[in-house]
Amino acid sequence: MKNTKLTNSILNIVQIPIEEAEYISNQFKPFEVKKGDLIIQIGKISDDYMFIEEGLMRSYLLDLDGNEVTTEFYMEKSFAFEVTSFFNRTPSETNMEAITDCKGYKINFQQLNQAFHNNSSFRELGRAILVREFIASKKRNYSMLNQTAEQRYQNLITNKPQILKQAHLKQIASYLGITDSTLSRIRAKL
Amino acid sequence: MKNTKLTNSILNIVQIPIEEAEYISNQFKPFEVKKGDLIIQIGKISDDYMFIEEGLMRSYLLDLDGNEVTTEFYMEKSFAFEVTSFFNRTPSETNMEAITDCKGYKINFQQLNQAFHNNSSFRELGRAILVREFIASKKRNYSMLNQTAEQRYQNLITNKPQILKQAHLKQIASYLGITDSTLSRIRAKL
DNA sequence: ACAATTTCTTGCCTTTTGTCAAGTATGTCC
DNA sequence: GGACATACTTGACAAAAGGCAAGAAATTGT
Repeated sequence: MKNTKLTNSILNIVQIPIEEAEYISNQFKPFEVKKGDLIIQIGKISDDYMFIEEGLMRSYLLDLDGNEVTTEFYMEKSFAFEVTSFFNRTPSETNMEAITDCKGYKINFQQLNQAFHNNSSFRELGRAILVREFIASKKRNYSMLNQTAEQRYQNLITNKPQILKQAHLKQIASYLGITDSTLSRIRAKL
Repeated sequence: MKNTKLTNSILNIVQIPIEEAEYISNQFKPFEVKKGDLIIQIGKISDDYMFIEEGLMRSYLLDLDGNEVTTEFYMEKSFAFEVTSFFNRTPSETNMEAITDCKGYKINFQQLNQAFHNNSSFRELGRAILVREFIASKKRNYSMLNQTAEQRYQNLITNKPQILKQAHLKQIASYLGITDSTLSRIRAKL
């Protein structure tokens, strides 16, 4: 059987027959990237809707001083795409890079739309993923409003321990909205 | 002609024939709420997908100390819904209240799904709105990471001046992630 | 129009976070 | 293994934001 992990992840998101999930996952094509590869580049239109089977990625942008600011981490067994660029066909405002070697499956915009058109389960999945990512983004907003940097860090290491091992301190610090010095002091305290 | 402002807003979001936009907007039913009304309540499942024709709303949650934290403002001529509760049929984690008297149009979950099923333009609109709100949420995340409270405040008054006139200082401050004292001092400086 | 309530501002002091720089640790390449 | 680069930690000081409380201003109800 092909793309088994993708099929399982799909079945975790929407309640559809196994055959439908297998059909959907077979629309995706395998891909591999190496640690450090830029998968999405600022200024280019991204045409990748990815499922990460193994590995870790992050999105980041550059602030006015040229510092990298991590906007998102993408974990194993999750979907990764630059929503603005992919769905609106506009140049990306962020880079996406592989923090580790990664492999997974992907589909492009034209194929995705075709599949949405032909298959209502696929549409349902597409909406569920959008809703899920949207909710995650809102949760992140709340955490910036009513939690301290230390609480956000503790949540991160509890929920996504892989990040701690594989991402650099500076990448994590900018994701938490603090400097690397401050994060280093938080660590020392714990 | 009915629901004209809604029809125009739809045409601003997706490129579809006018008749399609009119058909869609006629699926919505008018509603009115008074200043201070709670439209969505914590713990209840929300069944409202709203278009605000006139007025201002906000969502807020309560932090561990019982303080209200504004998570979102919903402006005139925009769509308002609690994505988690509405699409996943789970209890809302936030309240939504009318800051001013509001009127607009709304549709419930069952009707929306029926309409999505029957009409591909409606589906396209639904996705475009989700994508748009998701992007807005991500932008808000970035602003918390790479802007100072003062810059965020200046953006807010530039982009959404109505909020300044109609929302309380404390509601705005918690939305910006600062205390009301700090916001008052930022104001004094400008 | 007046009193009562709520909202907003401001001063004083504390806490948190940032900046810069020096030093330590870790990783990489020949 | 040694030299180099990169990543991380830590100290001293500066800047930003918070907590609390008193008073001013605005809003509301009668």
